[in-house]
Amino acid sequence: MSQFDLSAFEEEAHEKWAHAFESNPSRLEKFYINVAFPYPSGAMHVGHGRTYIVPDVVARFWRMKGKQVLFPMAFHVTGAPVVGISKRIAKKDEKTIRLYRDLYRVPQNVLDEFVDPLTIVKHFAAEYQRVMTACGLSIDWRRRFITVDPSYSKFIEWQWKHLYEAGHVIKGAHPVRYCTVDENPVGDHDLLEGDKAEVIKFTLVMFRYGDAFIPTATLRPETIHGVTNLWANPSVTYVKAMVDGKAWIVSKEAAEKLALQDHTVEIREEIKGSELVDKKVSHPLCGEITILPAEFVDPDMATGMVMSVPAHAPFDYIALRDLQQAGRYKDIKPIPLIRVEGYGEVPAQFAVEKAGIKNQMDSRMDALTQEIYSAEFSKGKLFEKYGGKPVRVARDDVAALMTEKYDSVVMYEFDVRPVVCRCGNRVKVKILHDQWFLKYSDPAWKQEVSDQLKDMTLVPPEVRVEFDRTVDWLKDWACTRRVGLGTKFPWDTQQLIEPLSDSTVYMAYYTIAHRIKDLDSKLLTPAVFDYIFLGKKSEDLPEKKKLDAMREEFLYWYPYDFRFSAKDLISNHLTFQIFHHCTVFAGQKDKLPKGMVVFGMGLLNGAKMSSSKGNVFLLEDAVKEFGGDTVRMFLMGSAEPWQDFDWRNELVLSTKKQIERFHNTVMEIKDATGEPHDIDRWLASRLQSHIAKTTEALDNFQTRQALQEAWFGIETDLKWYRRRLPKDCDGSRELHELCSVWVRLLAPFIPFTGEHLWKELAGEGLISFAPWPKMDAQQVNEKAELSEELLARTVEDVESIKKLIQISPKAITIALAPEWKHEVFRTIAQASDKNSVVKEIMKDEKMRKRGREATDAAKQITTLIHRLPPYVVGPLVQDPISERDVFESAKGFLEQEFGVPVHIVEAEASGHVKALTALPFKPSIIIE
RNA sequence: GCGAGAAUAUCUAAGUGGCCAACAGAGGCAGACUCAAGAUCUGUUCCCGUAGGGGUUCGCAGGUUCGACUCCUGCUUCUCGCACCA
Repeated sequence: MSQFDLSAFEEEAHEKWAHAFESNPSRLEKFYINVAFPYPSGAMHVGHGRTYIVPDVVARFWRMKGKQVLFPMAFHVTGAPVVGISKRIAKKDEKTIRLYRDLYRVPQNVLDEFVDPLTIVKHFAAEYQRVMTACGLSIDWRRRFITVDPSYSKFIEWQWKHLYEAGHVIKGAHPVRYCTVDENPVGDHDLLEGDKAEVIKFTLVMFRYGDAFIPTATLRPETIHGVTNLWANPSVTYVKAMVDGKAWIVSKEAAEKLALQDHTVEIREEIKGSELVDKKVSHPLCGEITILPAEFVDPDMATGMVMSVPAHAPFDYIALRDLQQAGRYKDIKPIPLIRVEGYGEVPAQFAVEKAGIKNQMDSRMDALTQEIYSAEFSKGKLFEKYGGKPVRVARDDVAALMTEKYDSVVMYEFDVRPVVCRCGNRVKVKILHDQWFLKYSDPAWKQEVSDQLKDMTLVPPEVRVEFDRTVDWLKDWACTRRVGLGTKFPWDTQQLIEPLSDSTVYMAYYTIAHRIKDLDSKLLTPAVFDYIFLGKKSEDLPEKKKLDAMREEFLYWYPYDFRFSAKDLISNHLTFQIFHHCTVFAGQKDKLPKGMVVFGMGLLNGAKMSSSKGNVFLLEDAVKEFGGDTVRMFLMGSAEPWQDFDWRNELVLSTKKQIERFHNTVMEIKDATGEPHDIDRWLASRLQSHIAKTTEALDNFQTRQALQEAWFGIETDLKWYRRRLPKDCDGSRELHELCSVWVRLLAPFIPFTGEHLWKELAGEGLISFAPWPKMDAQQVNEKAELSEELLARTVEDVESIKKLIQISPKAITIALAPEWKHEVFRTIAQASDKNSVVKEIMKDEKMRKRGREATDAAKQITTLIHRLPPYVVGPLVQDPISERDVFESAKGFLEQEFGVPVHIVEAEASGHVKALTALPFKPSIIIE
């Protein structure tokens, strides 16, 4: 007999599967699924495992259902992160080296080569493929590619040609977070600090100071009329610099920033902050004012000079108050210019006093500033003499006016500081030129995408709102980069196509990926792809035969049926790909994506998995330690795909025991030779419902639900079945068929064990391609199920009574309800109004004669009907079973169970008081 | 802050108006088998109960209803996304 040895099963299966899942167009109906391909910059952990195992289970399911399934895989290697990694490794960065050497266990000689970024991705791509195979993924590896393959680049160029011609690729300028040391834009993941910081657009209000300007940054240009003074920090070093040919006075830091934002900056001299104090400046809209000293002014915030509006800005109000309390600048009065209900004459003063704030250092100052800012913006109105407009209108008007007439310019700055790059340098805002964008803001393009989304199947359905919102909110996307790996941007070969933008229609490329390897990439002109994917004929196409084969393959597979991905890609990749499909396959509705399945995230021992924090469990280790099937079953069974799941080693271990139990059970019962009993009909009937429910669950991608049915559902039934068998019998020969069905239902989840057991069962070919079990309505036996239900409930009741009374019984009597109670049962069950039905019943002469007994019974039966599930009540009314037959035929079983003689009597004939409580489907039980 | 989702017994988790003291699994406890361990099987796992019953529960506070884990309102807590990047 076969011993349970997962690693032996795995070895067996891998041999058989070597090329089994290479899938070509055939006469069968196709089913094409794909997953967001991985960026292999590190080892796979168990969280990745689920991402690829879910689609594999789905692929295996549909394959058994008789579809021609395509499940390809490739590797996304374009982008900047590995470049950073290789630089850090070259610099011998301890943290990075520890991660790669200790956690990912990269051998030293390989690690040495990681100074070349491509080596990193190639190394891990190979590892991914190895681990994916170890997990039993049924991937067609012939179609594997990486996104820097020359042929793929040609494909991307073709794709972009279409985007460009459709007018979706535009050129512009763009403020980005920028590191002056790395000379690169900085993404969230490259930040040590300030990852929440947003770039905000300030208006610089230009105050005249002698022959120079002092620019102050404000978000509230409309308050210019209320400016009473400027603030300068006496201990800060300012500079006089020629900015675009004019003299400006700003902080040293600001000068550096302005240079990054489209200004020519030449520093002429340094000026101490203290020298500026008490000097006069002027602005046409507020006249001449004085520069006052203030320590709160941050030289790293915008220009390092601040305009003061004490009537509307709490900070300004308090700073001024403090100076005045020290006896200085007594003649300056706040100038209110905005009326906002509930904040008195001078809002800043009102709010500060109401909050009881004593000085500038109070921690509530930021919140208070925000409060006034919002209140005035949403409800405030300028005084009549300043135009009387609502703040939200006036703000833009004044800003425009100042830009036009009074030399105001825009300056970008972060709302939260500091923002620090991983290299340790302060990040600044830089305006990038020659920056290209994908115009996702285009309403017409958005419309196409929304229309397509309406026709797509989204799993789970709740994610639809998120997609809709994303389409709505998407702005132009900067789609070119200066560093990283990738395809050159065709209209500016100094730049690369940004990595999210080069992975949006590659699902189409999979259909031809294995064939295109036969062609020299030099031949791959746009015309070639136009022919393969769009059917556009043109002169002089090379290798026509090969192209025709590719065209045919594309037509067979496309569009894809489902794309799988984790939910964090909704707001970018998953939505982008629809945009791109809509353009590349414009006018070809039948080539647009059909559905998406979105996953939840993975936890490890209750905490988020994170490579950088070391909170990961490598998938390869998991497979080695527990076996591929165990890992698969655990990941599929612990939660539905879209829910978050938690990996815990101790739970995984018990999963392995379950698989072993399953294997052993099948081996034990598969060759049973006994004659079939009544109970076999029950088992067969139950099996049909498990088949139906498992199939339905998998149709809906509910892996957990499917496992519950196919696994525990059948196991529980089998336990009852074996309990019900006569002592000398260990099962009928029909169990062989049950095993065959059972193993096939579980094969998508535990294919290694499945393949092995299939062989043991003498199944034909590979189980991976065996027919999925079909429900056989002929075998559904409602009566048998009902009888067993009655029996099981009665046994349960007997057990619970036995436990309560704690005597050792000498005999058990089961008293069956009389026929008239069955009649009452049927009447009540069918009545629409359960309240008045009792009266109806009592109209009957026979019933009335029974008097109180009948009304009591009617009440009890009403309660009973409420408590019984509909699948019992329904059949009981339509086609009642004979309770006597059920118990008589199970008498042997009952006596065996209870170990005492069992008597079956009619309640009214027994004469026992307790017997009178007998109800339909709930006989009285008398224990003596 | 904005947007989306979630909160059920020791844990995972099913449950969209009466089938609910609440599926299933894991874990715990007890028993059987065994020299023992493991595996397996049986029972038990909110509280009370010597006849199948009763009581109190499904984040918190209210509400709708004959009836709510399920619907509504408010609150609290958690997770995810908020972009120039995989």
